[in-house]
Amino acid sequence: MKVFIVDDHYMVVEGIRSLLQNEKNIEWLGHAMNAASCLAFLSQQQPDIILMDINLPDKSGIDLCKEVIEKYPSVAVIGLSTFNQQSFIQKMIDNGASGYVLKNATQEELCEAIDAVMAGKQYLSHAAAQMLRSNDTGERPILTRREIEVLALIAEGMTNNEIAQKLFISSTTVDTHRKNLLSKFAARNTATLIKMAVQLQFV
Amino acid sequence: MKVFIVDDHYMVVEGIRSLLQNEKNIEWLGHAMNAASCLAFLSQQQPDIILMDINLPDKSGIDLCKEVIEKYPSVAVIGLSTFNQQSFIQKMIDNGASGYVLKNATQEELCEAIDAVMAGKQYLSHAAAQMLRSNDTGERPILTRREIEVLALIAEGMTNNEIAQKLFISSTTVDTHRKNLLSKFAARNTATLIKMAVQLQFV
DNA sequence: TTAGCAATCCCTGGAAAAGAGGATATTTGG
DNA sequence: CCAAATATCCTCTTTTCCAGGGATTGCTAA
Repeated sequence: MKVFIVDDHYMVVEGIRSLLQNEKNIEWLGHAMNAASCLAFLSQQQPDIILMDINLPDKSGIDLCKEVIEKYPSVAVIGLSTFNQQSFIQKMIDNGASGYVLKNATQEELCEAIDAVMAGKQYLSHAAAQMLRSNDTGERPILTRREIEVLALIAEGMTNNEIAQKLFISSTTVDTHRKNLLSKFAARNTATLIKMAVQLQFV
Repeated sequence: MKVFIVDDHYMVVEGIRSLLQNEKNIEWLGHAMNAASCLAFLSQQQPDIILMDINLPDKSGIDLCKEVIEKYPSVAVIGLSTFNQQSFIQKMIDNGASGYVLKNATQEELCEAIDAVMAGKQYLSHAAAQMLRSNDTGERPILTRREIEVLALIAEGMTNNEIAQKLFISSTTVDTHRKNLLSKFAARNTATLIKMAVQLQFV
């Protein structure tokens, strides 16, 4: 089985390499530190499995996953991430990933995941699976591009009018985005909105 | 040099072990997955250097760092994290850490950090150092007890009137505290205030 | 002991945001 | 293609916030 990894954290790459190097039936094809070089690699050769971090410098792993699977349907993607944030896991699976492993997985878990995926099954880390079952909180609301933009400017301390000028839209539009943000975050006002946004790393 | 690592991500532990195993003058003492087992280990033997993640399941690495250095002053701590959030880095350094390395550091960087720290110097990852320099206003304003109380309630989304009722003070007093907070944080409005408060871990 | 700060209280007026409606293009996905 | 999502724009009322002031008490550190 040819395995390739996309992660911008050198230590994680080394960690996985070290975990997999003893496995006889696994061939290590190398790694990429970002989405661009991953795609460049894939145009040359295709692994059986890509272990893919969700956070990449140039593109989210969620988007990259989709792109890769569209172009190379024979490649299976296993999502990798530090946190088990339910919305990410769900989006990754929605975009065609065959599995999801948290970075605190053990060697056994990782090998199990690879075996399962190669056998055509779907694999979810124990914690990840639990997350998906308990559809409870911890969810990041799904924001549109514009909303993220507006949110960032609100956090910068700009008023609706200032944001409107900056984005070349009407201040009432900004206000609408603001209301939608409040509603998506279930926040009463700007204070809670920004608190949650920072905590969920939108800002 | 005896090196120990505290990180709940197996892959990171393996990665660092793999990066350091070729270094002749480094003795690998093992690892802990949480703060509790780290402290248990330290009661038995003390490494020269602890590589410590800032996100641990039972306690933040920032707090653990402080505790470890108080109890075992001979031990040097190097902070480890995925993101370069200046507030975390600053807190880690404030709590006595000798260095800070991002998880996308190369083998060279890591060894450089260990060498520097053993030589009694402070080491900051390039990106981390840049963060601290750029954000020279990274200092936490000094708040009074009451201000911290009010700040927390503002972050909860409460209005001046609600806070006044909760704290049994007049709403105009709350407003004064609020104004002092804005001034201490040099924030234009609630949005920036709360953003900074969360980033600087007041909330 | 005196200066400084924390915490409390008070006022006014204007700016901004929240809340509640509704409306219309333009993408985008199935 | 059509429905849904997204982005845009509008009015009106109420509430909250922001920016100026000024003032009293009590504690503490120089």
